[in-house]
Amino acid sequence: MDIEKSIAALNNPLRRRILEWLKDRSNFPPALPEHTDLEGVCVAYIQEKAQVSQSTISAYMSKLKDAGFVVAERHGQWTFYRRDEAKIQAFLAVVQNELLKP
Amino acid sequence: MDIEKSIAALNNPLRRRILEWLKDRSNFPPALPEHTDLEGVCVAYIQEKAQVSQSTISAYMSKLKDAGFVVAERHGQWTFYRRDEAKIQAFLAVVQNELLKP
DNA sequence: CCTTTAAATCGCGATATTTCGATATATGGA
DNA sequence: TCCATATATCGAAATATCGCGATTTAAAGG
Repeated sequence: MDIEKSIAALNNPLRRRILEWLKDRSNFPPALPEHTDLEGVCVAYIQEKAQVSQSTISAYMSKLKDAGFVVAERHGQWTFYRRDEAKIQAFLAVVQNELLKP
Repeated sequence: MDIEKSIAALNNPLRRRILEWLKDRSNFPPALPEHTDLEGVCVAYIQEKAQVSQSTISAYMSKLKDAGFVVAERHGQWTFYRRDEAKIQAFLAVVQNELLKP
């Protein structure tokens, strides 16, 4: 849990919105038939929704992954990203502990 | 509550540590006799502990203030900074709400 | 193989942040 | 009024981040 990386990853409105979108698969187009069993959302879908370049989305997802907020899983040509709820909670716990008195 | 400013303010280890230090007045030298009734810590004390230049500390405290995490109160030549616990809690609530599923 | 598609990486200019020293402002006291 | 002290603001150099297009890598299919 690198709090430095985590806060840096959150220090961007679009990255935070992506994390919110990933709460619910239905924020994205339905999965392809061959992917319906997989968790997570492929990069192309996230890009379409985020309306930024492919390289930007890739870098964003990479940053969210390095921060521990999402998990990447490759299946063939596709990379599926999904939230890591445990890590997100762990991060919040640390921040709370650091910020709140005492 | 500008979450953008708040996260940016936290995106710096020293600023976060200053927030922690301010949890407890005893992290700093005792107040001058004429200030014992005042809450908060003057900039010079924070600077001494943080070991950065006076201009850096001033800018840091300003950023923490703009983020709403601290309150500044001027008394004569001195500015006393103290945590704004309510604002800090409000920020945490917003972040939790944004990050946590659902 | 060759092509197509998905995603990651590279290189870059633009912009923002960091941190400083120097300077300005405000206050209190001799 | 003049000087010392406390803090804020300015200007600049170093570094980091942003977001793009171009290129590379990886996999699938013909």
